[in-house]
Amino acid sequence: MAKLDASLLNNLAPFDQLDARQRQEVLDLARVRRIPAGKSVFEEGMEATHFNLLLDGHVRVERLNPEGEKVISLHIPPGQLFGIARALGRDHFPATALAVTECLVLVWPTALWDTFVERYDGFAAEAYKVVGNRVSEMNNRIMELATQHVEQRVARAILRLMQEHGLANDAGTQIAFPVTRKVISEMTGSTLHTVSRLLSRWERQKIVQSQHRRICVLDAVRLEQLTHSVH
Amino acid sequence: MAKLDASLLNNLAPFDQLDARQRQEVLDLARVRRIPAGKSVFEEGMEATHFNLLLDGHVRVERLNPEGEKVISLHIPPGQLFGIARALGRDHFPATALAVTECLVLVWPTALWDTFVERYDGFAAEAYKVVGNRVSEMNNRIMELATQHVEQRVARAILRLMQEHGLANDAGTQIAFPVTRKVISEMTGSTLHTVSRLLSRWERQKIVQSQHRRICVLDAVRLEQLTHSVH
DNA sequence: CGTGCCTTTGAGAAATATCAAAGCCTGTGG
DNA sequence: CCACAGGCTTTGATATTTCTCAAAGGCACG
Repeated sequence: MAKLDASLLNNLAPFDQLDARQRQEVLDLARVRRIPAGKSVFEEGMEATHFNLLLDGHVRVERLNPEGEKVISLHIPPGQLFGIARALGRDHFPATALAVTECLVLVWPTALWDTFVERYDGFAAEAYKVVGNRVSEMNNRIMELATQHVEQRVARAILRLMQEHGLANDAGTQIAFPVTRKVISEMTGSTLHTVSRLLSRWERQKIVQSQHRRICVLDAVRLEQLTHSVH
Repeated sequence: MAKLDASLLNNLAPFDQLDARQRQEVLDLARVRRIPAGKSVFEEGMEATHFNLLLDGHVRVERLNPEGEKVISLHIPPGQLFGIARALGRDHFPATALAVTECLVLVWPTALWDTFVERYDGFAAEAYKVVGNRVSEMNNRIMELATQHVEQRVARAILRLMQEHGLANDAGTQIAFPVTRKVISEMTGSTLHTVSRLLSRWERQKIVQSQHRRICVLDAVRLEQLTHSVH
């Protein structure tokens, strides 16, 4: 395998405070994996032998309930650490990570976690910030599921995808990877039929535009308004 | 204030691996707070100037959504660390902690967090285990809210209260603090009316017994069955 | 011993799922 | 280059769950 170039780690928060030598060190300890779209990076229940950083692509984190229904926890944008079970004192992955587009992932053995925390300034802080953010997102998710209607949850889910994974174009902001009605229903605890009806309505109202797995938000302000309940 | 006795820390996971001298050290740095039932230990949004350990009593963690609806995140049993925003790189509390019975709480300034992590073996591991467990519970919560019906969620909520806060008696297992229909509805994203109807039915079926804020589980096995969807 | 929660229950409304069916893209293999 | 299979989407009709509204009775604490 060709030696990786330290510039790969530029602008990545966990290694922000490292100098070039340290970055090379970190990279020399890493392995790069290319994951084709649709394949998993790791699966729920697997032993967490490695931790990961997403260099490129988009990863979907999902779990199955005992009845086999899928629930999508979150989507990870490029540049983030993920599968860091170790930061939570876990030795098995609590969820499955799926490459939703082709992905490039840096991978280190979990055994190096403590070394990284100790040796590299800012690494631990960034890792716990990621955990903190995820916890906070989960909390919000719980609040939404507990108190809001499907329409509001779907609007919020699409807004989040837009904010985290959006590509601005002339007409609006397009979500960077294919998203089906089914996926949105699994993100919101709903059904693909209800999501389809909502999107059809919003399309008529020129709030979003979508064709075959591509969703583009035309009017984020109105979508944001839809996330608030009217009562 | 009288000097605290080091035996207070016996059998508390975060300080399990400490010797008597270290325990005294830890206690000398602590303050004890007594919180009357119904008062808050800290409030959502407050700066996290301290972290806490619940010596005695039961704490309810809750948030308000923008519409002012309450959502109960979890209940904390005696012996656990809580309000450890620092472990997640947060400097403000993400939720309110309410004493649901009279509570005794050990309190340390957040500034000591790093010292504890560094100096006391097992403290960091225990702290991150607590975080890991909470994250895992939150994940389960999300799955339930997304895929299960109210009946199943309520059954699960009561089972959890029983497991974490139950006092076995001759007839069954009683939840150690008062719980109203409203509280259960706020734990499950439901309404007090629906919860009342469910509990009435279960009372007729001899699965639970309840009178005025006291709930006692008579048949945990049947309650467990109710958490599974029938399809 | 009354006032303020707490609980129960009914009736009707609303949100959302389920069932059903048809049409539509798109990538693939011949 | 075309046709087709398989997944994706739409929409209607109906069923179900759960909430909302309403009212009355009960318990406990001050």
